[in-house]
This record gives sequence, C-alpha cells and structure tokens, in this order.
Amino acid sequence: MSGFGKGCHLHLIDGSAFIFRAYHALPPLTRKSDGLPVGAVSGFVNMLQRYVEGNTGPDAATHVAVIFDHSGASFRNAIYDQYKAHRPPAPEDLKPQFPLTREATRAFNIACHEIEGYEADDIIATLSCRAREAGGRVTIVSSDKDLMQLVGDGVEMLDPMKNKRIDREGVEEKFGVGPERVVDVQALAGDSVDNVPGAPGIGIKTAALLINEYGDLETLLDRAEEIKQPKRRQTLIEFREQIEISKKLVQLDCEMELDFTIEELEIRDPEPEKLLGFLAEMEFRTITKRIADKLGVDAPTVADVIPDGPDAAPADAPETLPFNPDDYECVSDVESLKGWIAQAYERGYVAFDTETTSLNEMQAELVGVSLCIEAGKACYVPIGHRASATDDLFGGNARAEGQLDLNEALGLLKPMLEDESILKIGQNMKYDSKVLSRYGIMLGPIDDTMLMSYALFAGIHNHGMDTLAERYLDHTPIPIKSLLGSGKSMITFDRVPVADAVKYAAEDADITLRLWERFKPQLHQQKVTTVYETLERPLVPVLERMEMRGVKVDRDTLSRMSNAFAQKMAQLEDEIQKAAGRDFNVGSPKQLGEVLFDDLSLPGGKKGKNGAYSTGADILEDLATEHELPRLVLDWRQLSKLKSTYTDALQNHIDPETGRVHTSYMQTGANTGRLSSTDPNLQNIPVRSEEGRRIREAFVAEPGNVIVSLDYSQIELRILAHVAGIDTLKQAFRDGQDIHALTASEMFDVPLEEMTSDIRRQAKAINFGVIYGISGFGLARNLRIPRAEAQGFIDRYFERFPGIRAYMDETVKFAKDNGYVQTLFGRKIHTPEINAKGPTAGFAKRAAINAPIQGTAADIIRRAMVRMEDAIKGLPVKMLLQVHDELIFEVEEGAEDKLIEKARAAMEGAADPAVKLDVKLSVDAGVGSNWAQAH
DNA sequence: CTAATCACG
DNA sequence: GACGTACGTGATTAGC
Repeated sequence: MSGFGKGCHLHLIDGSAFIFRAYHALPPLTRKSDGLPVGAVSGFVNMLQRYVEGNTGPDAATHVAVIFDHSGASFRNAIYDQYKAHRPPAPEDLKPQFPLTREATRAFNIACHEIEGYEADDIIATLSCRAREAGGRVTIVSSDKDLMQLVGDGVEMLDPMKNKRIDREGVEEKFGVGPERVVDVQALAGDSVDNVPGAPGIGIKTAALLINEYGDLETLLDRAEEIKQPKRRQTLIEFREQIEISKKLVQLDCEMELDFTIEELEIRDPEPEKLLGFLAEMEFRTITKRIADKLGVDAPTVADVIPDGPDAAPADAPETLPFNPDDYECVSDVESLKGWIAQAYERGYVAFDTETTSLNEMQAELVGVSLCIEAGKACYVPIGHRASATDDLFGGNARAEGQLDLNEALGLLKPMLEDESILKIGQNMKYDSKVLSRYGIMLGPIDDTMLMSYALFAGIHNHGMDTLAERYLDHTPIPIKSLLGSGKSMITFDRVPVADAVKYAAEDADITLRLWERFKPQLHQQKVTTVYETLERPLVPVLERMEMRGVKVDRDTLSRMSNAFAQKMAQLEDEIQKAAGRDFNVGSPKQLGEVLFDDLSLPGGKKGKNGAYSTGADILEDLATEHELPRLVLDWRQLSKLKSTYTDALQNHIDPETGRVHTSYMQTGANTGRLSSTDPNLQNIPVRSEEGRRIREAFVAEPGNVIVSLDYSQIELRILAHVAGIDTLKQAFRDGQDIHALTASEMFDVPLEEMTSDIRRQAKAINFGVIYGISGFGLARNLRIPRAEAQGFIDRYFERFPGIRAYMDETVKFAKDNGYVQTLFGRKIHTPEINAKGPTAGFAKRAAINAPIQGTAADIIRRAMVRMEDAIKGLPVKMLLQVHDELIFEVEEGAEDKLIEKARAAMEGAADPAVKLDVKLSVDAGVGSNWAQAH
C-alpha cells in the first residue's frame, strides 16, 4: 500500500508524555551491569508493547508515529519568555534515558520524530490536519488536554491510561465548549503547569460560560464593556494583551513544515532481532522473554549481547563488505544531491565528513563533503576544488568543472545537517562542526566514532581513523599523503583532482559509518554508554564554543618580553662562553655535556644507550655548587624556553581576524579523561616562576571586561580521601585545614602550631607522590634526600594512613583481574601492560593507581563544563579556557561576583547527583584585568 | 623523525 | 637480587 487517504488510520503517540509518566510511575531502576538508569525506558517499552498488542480491531492503525518534544526552547518562548518557565529541569537520571526511548521506538520499527523549535503537540497538530484533509482517520494517543483542540472530523484522542476514547462530546464535557473553541477557553483560563498566564481569576468554567455567550474570544474581548459582572469586565479589559498572548501560546501550529511525509509512517512489523537485541541490551529480562514468546522466537540472553572483553566480536557483527573505491559516487548535480539527502532522511542517520584547505578550523575553507548511508554506499560532493594543482598563469586558480555551487550545495545540505531527527555520524566532529559554523550551519545532533572509541578503548590504542579502520575493519585507508604529498611541495585539498578526492573522501565517510555500526552496540556491552552520553558527547559543543571564542592576547606585551629575553640571553651567552673557555651552542645538550664533563671534568657521567651526557635541570642544579657555568646555563635555558615557546610562538597564534588566540582541545588526548590543548597549548602557560608568570599578563580581557579564574582546591587529594576512605583526611577537608601541614603533623608528630615550612614541603611532596603511585626512588629524587630516608617516609605514611595502601593494592588487583581501572563516573582506563614483567610493570602499576584519581577529577570538571553554560545563562560571560582543574572566564565588569557565585556552585556541585562525595569540593576564585592577576 | 628538555596540572 | 622508577600532557630544538 502506498499513499494516505480514505480508509487509512493514523495513530500519533505523544512520546514525551509516555516518558514522564513512565519515569514517575516506576522506581528508579538501573541496569544491573553498569548502573545506567533505565526505569523510564522500561516503562516506556512496556507502554509501547501494550499499545502494539492492543492495535487490532476496527480502530487499528495503518500508520503510526511516536512524536517527541524537542529539547530546548520552542517558538513559544519567543512569544512569551516565561512559557513553561516554572518547569523544573529534567531529573539527572532521566536525561540519559531520552535518547534511549528514541532507540526503543526505532527498535519497535515505529517511526519517531521531533523537530527543533516546536513541541510534540505542534507536530501532532500538523499531522492531524493533513491526515484529515486526506480523508483519513486520526487517533492521538495522549491525555494532554492541550491536544483536545484537534478533535473532530475523524480526529479522536485516546487516553492510554484509562483506555478511553475522547471525541467531540468528550471535549465538550471537559471544556464546556467544542474543540474549535478550546483554545479560547484555555487562553482565558490559563495553565499554571505550562505557565500560561490567562486572565487572573477566570477558570475553565467561567471561560466556557463567557465563550458560549459571546461566540468566540475575539468577540468577547471586543465587547468586554458589555459584561455585567464588574470584576470580570475589568479583568478582561485590563488583561486583554495577556489573554491574547495566552491564546498564541495554547494555539497549536497546524501548518508546520515537516521533514517527513505521512506516507512514511506506514505501519511496519517489528524485526525480532533488532527489537530483542535492544531489549536484551537494556537487560530487561522479563519483557525480552515475553516479547520473544509473542514473536515466536527464542529470547536472547544478556550474555548473548554482552561478550567478555572489548575485543570480543559483537553478537551481530556486520559481515565484512569489501571497500570498493569505484563504487563511490561523485555528486555534481542538484537532483543527485537531493537523492542522497532523501536517503539520509529515510534512515534517520548519515555518516558525514568535510574536506577543507587547512587543519586550522578558524581558517579552513570548505572544499567538499562526503556522505555515507550504509556500508559501501557513499558519495562525495565537491564544492570548492580548483582547476589545477598549482596557481599558474593560465587560470589554475579557477574553479574545477563539474561542481555544485557552494551556496547551492550548502543550502540543500543545511536543513538536513541541522535537523534534530537526523543523526550525523562523524570522526572528530568538533572539527567539521567548527568549519560548518563559519558557513552558518549549526551541525547537530552528532555521534562521534572517535569519542566512542575513547570511551571504549582508552589505554589500548589511539583513536585516529587510520588506527580504528585497521583494527576494526581490517582496512588501510588511502593515505592523505598520497593526495597532498608532504613537506614543502604539499598542496591543499582544493587542488586535489576531483576524481581522486571522491575515492579518498567518500571512503572516510564509509569507514566512519562502519565504525559506528560496530561501536554503537559496544557502548552498552562495555557499560560506557553513560560515559559517552554524559562526559563525551555533550562536551563537543562546549569545547567548540570555547575554541571559537578564543582568548585575547596582547601582542605588544609579548613582543616587549621577547626583546627583553633576547637581550638577557645574549648577555648570558657571553658569560657562558667565558666560563666555558670556548664558543659552543648553549642550546645543544650534546655540546654542553662535552663542555661540562670533558672540558671542565665536572662530576657526573654518561647516561642512556646513546652514550650522551645527561644535562637535565636536576643535574645542572646539583652541579651549580661546583661551578658557575651550570647556573648560567639554567638561567639561559629558562629564558630560551620562555621566549621560543611562549613570547615568540604565541604571537604567531594570534588570529588576524579576531585578534585572539584559539587553542584546540583534544578530547581523546589523555587516557585518563583529561583534555589536552594544542596549537597552541594553553594548558602549560608558565606560572611557577616569577619571570614566567608574567607571560600571563598578556592574556587580557576586552575593555570593560575582566578575567575570572576558578580552580578546584586540592581536588585530587580530596578524591583520594574519598575513594580510599581516609577519615582523618576527610575530616581535615571538612574543617578546611591545611592538608599538607596536617599530613606533616601526622607523620612527623609535630603539632600544627610548630610546623615549619620545610617539614610541610616534604609532606606536600609525599602527598603528591601518593597520587602518582609513590616509590622510594622517586620521592628521594624529588626531595633530594637519600633513598632509605625517603622509603622511611613512605613506610611511615602508610603506617599512619593504612587505607591508602589498601586502596592502592585493591586498584592494582582490579587492574590485573580486569585489564582496566575505573573512575567514580564509570570511565574505563585500560591497563594492557599491568601484567607485564620487568620495569614496565612498575610503570603500569603507578599509572593504574593514578588513573582513577586523575580521571575522576577530569570527569568532575567535564561535568561542570557541560552544565556551565546553563548555570551562567543570562550573564555577560564567556567561558574561555580549561586547565585541568581551572576554568577561565571573560566577564563584563560588574558581573564578576554573580559569575563567581553561579560558576562556583556549578563546579562544587559537579559530582552530584551521580556520585555522592564524602568530601566537599572547594573552588577558589580570582579576578583581574589579565590572567596573571586573576590566578 | 627521535630524543632531550622543560612548561603546566 | 637487580631491574630503574614518580602520574598525565605538548612545543621546541638539535642532530641524526
């Protein structure tokens, strides 16, 4: 059957209502294997199943869809900003369940739709009107009274709870007027739940009375003077505008533009494998069994879908389809592009990739995009290729033939790329998203295979496309070098011949889609869905905005410093040459070693396999007592570092367009969950030395703004106190004590009031050492004390805090047993070398001890960042930078106190409600016109 | 392209 | 008993 018309019956299910009802009706169930909250999903599935079972007889549907509210504001908020303003935000344990309910709907093979800027009710209204015009019947499965305005002429409602059909009479019973006047009554009566104001003092009863008397709302308002009751008359006149706004709020939009047709909603039988696979993954044993019985197949057990290790093949491993670059299509006309976009709509998802002229997203120009619908079925859309490999005198800079116009292609792609119901799948989507945003396209929603790999395999391998393709698809992608070359003669992608670009670019999208198919089910199987959904995916847009904002860096300040450093260095170089007795390159460790140990024969030997002398800072520091030269070299090196890495290099990173420095955060750079920062690295701007710290003076606020820095105080030690359960430490943090002094006092039996800075310094080193997986050797070197003495400190520390040793032993044992360790939020860090022999074992052990602590801290600040934009909404603030335990903001002068209050609350409460810490988190704040002052 | 060095949390 | 050791990053430079 195709088409929709007479004899057809469309059922529209209010999905969001289902979710909330399920959530509130059921206890907070969690998935047994990983604690993912699934209560609402389970209730939702039950309701869907009951619906499907009941869908027989004369009222059975021929077409069906589940409609969801889209997250975020609707067009009604533009009309009235207080609309639904009193609604509390969705509970934390419900949020991760929203996407799962969409998945559940698809698992039932039922269409599901939502559209940004609209509420489910509007979509339902539009569909109802269209179905009615086509001569079909409609049943709206919902008990929401707002939908009653749609009833009549073949449209009915079905209250799923009471299993009661509501027709025209039902509506009159409820509102006292017919469906066509329901909005008028609602406009007058208002709605406290949705915060629709209405007319004060008028309820449904009075409203219906008035409407029935005057016919409709407009007439009533026009003739309000005639109303006999003085109070009512005055209210209607006084609140006329508010009533009219209310009507706009309750009036559903019947003429929305939809990105799908009614025909597409035709009912389909569930595919048992898909449905049961989903249910088993959710670990709904009873429902799985019941539905399997109904479908007449064997129920898969949880074990079927959850294999043992990350490398175990998924139960439904896609057959390996070979990669054939000749199958990829080059899209060069509008019809063809429309065809691919239509296919994306049909699927609900599409793998997507962009090709550009630069790795710098702030400057990259779009050259083409590729799409992949299913494994092996991909295309490339060239839009910015040039005619020749070089810019010659014969028009080589001209556009290549056979390409769509950039604006035309983007115009066609934009609605799909921004459509909330179409999932865009990519590898490192932050890059593509940033590039597209400069073309006015706000990409979303997205899935990212790189982030999935990170959630699944951190510690096992890196997460680049080449690694993933080779490891999971047994395929080596076309190297980009083969197209662009390397070194000096490297070309940009716009100069790659289109035919070559098609093979390369479409393959990337193809690989991405295949990786996604493989990784998506594994997230559940490996119990990292929550990590991916709460710590990875939502961070992408946050980082994207921080990167695009950049931070203002004052070139003159840096330039002046560079000059000063250069002068001082030249001076030092002279002194160094004099002290050495000959000319040599101070920057060469090799030459320096020869001068120190051969020419001057200072003590200190060769090291390493290459036979070179070691001339690290610690060695020079020791040598400084013997000779003046090492000290001079140390000073020179400090200046050299500051100049080359900071005052010089940073200037080159100032974007000519924005005058700001735009770093790039890598979400998958550090195994522990930390971010890393590149191009430039803004997470290692000097602070420890006085000279270095002055570089931060160049990081400034715009005129009328200030820089605010908020940093977690001792977050890793607090986490250690929590995970190891050390009461003394917990108490000390509760009392706001100096934690290093307390450690010193405990260890060396020195009362706090007699504490010396030296004893405290040693204790501080021990505290840090503990976090790093302390060893006698390491502590000895750090404190420059004999190894035996350092070992004595450590022994004493463990004696005093036995819980810490127990925690360390348990962590190492867990790693040995499982091959990974975990943060408090469920992030897994794999430790493949933990069972190695030899020195490697020591490394792996210490890394395993450190990872849960460092990783939990990283998770906490990630949570804070994800929530931050909401927490500081309405304030004239920009979040600019993250430095592991610190967030940097630029804020309009005067708003800094409010910002500190809001941001601090978000940071200190970032672990809630997922994890209840025994130790409270504490955040220090600083304000200034530059970063040096704010820190 | 790698090792050494040093900047940060 | 000896291994040789603090945890996690990125940028720059020298020198093959």
